Amino acid sequence: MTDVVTPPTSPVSRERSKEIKRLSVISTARQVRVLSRAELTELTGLSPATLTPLVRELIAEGYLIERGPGASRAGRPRAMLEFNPRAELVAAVSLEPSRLSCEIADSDGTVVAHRTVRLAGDIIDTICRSVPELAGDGLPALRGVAIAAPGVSSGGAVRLAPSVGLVEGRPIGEAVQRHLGVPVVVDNDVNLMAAGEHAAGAGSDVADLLLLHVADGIGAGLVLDGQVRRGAGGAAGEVGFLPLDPADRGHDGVGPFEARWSENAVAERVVALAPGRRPDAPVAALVELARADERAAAYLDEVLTAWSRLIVSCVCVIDPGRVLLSGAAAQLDDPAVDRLQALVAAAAPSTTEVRRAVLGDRAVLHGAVSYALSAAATGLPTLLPAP
Amino acid sequence: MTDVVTPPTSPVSRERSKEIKRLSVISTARQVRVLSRAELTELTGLSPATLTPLVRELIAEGYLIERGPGASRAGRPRAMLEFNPRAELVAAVSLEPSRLSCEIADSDGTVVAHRTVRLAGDIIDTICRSVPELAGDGLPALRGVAIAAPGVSSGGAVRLAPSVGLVEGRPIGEAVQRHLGVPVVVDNDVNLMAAGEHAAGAGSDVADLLLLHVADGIGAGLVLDGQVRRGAGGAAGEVGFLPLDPADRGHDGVGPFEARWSENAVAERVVALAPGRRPDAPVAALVELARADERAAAYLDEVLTAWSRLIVSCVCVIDPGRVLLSGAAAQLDDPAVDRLQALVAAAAPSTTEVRRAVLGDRAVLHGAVSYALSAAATGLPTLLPAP
DNA sequence: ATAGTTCGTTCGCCGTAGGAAGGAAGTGTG
DNA sequence: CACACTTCCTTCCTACGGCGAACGAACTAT
Repeated sequence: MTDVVTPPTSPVSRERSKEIKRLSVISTARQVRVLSRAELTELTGLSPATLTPLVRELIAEGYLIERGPGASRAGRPRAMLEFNPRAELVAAVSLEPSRLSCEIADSDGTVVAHRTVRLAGDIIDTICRSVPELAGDGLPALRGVAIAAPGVSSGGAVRLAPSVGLVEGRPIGEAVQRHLGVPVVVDNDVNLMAAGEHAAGAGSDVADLLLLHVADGIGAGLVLDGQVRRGAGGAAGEVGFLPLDPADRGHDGVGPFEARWSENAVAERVVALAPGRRPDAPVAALVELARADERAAAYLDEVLTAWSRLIVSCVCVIDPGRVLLSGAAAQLDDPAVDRLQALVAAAAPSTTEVRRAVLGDRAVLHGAVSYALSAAATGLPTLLPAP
Repeated sequence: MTDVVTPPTSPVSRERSKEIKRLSVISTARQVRVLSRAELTELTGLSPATLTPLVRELIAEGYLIERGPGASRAGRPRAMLEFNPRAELVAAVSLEPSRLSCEIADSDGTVVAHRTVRLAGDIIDTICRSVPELAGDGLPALRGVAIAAPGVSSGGAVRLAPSVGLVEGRPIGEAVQRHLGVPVVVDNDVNLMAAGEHAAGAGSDVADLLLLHVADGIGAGLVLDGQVRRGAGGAAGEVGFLPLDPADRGHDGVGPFEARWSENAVAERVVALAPGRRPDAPVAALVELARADERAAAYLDEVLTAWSRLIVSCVCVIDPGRVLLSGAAAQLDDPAVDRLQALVAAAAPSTTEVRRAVLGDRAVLHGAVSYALSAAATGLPTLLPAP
């Protein structure tokens, strides 16, 4: 079965159970933000007697801040506790072909510090220097590092290596983890976006979603049962390779589908329809054009139809229930999204909501926060989405 | 997501931690089969002092049987304990349109008793009567019931309702659970097969797999990270609906893909190629024909190509790493499987193994065992797939 | 004021995890 | 054959933590 062949430490040792309690309280407080001890007893199931010393400890460590008394209808008012997001910092590192952007955020996803560095010299060194510098005196509060590597559209972890040097997840992650002493997660940007939208965006109310990211290539990030799923070889979501048309042919690590329906491909057609410079937002431009130009409208419908078939394919396989449009696909206006939704509904075997993602550029950051926090909270009964 | 909004009991209460220890020992013993207390301390991390009374308890309950002393190079020989598979029985109920088959198995998947009943009267009553009768004096050892409902090929849980009466997961599962007092799981047969192959078949060495079941329709069962995934609406694996050819059209709850490439569709063509009675195993018949008949060989290749595009689609979305062929697809001979493997390798973005499933009819049973045992292990009341 | 209500803390019992020591049952060695 | 030596299992003991119960605190309602 699974590889839990050797659990070297007792499942119910003293330290372990203490840690479980701590994490249970912290994660509850993180969700509810401001609450009293009485609410904690309800939410965690721990007895008041157990909570008193634990809360005291957490206050001392800065996780919780004691606020004044709350309102009371009758009886002693509750002494309110506020979760301190600054008690947990997270670093999000984005690798790009020639540079590296690094952000320190608190557990709200609020950016505390950020910096962009040109890549020179060793990536690992650069990361291990930048993160502590940026974190400054907040370094002890650093709970995790998430490293986003590009390349969803270019065929998974394997093929992205050349673009940024050696980025085979494990080495870079392990090296940084050893240096900084906190959990490090390496993943591709689309997976992080999916995690971000799930944690704090258009998917915070569901346990399953698929984020469709259209850019130079087309990739998808998959959240099932509250977790990002990467598949056996980390190539889950490589939907640009879907063989939806026997005539389509991919080339050089570009999938057959994305060769025709990526942002690049659309941009070329848009330039043909409206000669001029390649627009920054080709899909937005196409939507605009389609209002007046009949040929543009027809092509827009082609694009929507193609994308809908892509979405339907994903729905047939994993039934995510909700699909988020990201990247160029998020440039669609409401009528276009509605049209897409209708096309999907007509062909999918189960009801599926199609929406735009809402976090935009901040999705990766929120995903990194979510990764790092859950990496820090290994082994606790994680209560995932907020209501 | 789930309704675990209010964990009413403490995460580390006394009973809970005791239960965790028990389960930890039991599941270790189930895997290793015969071991000593010393091995248990290593594997579970529990101290010898903790284990002594616990093991005594488990022996008294019949979970473990004390065997003679084992070999020893030096020192006191280990007193060997053998896991007793009969201590945990599981009922697997298969619903079919007009009948109901019921099997009692031990945790090895060895069938202890079985029976087939014609469906007359209330399904729930029938189940609640049959299971205890079959279990006999083993009833106290019953740890769970898994109910397999047909209908993967007919569009998920919703559409299978008419064929067997009311089978909307929840009612039937809850009712039986209330009557028998053990966890009950209801799922469709393909998901159970996937779980079975994962637990005891061609997928026991991997954490992710996709089982492709070709029958009247085409459906897939999905195991990701060791768990069967059903998707938000329980429609994951409805791959018969994949829009792989714009020209294909489904009808009446039959997907466009399966309308052309299911066992039925193949059977029709086989009859056309070799007039006569519809063969029991049309794919096997086609493979046989293809050895001599060129048109048959060409058609077989068409079928393999179509199936390979189906598999590639699934691989692009979830990258299972291993694909198991079940039902009619398992009738392929080695060269055909190799051909399929090659077609997949040529188009898939990640390496994928294509194999035949090995459990055949027993897959559902093993899946049921696996479900029921893990339902009992989590201590959760039930994990029901969404209706 | 007084009663009533709700919160938080302290106290103390009890159960249990795990260290330490000791008995049990073998193998090797003089 | 006695004696050390090794390994395994058990028993004893202690310290610690969970949680029930009693208590004090802080406020509202009458």
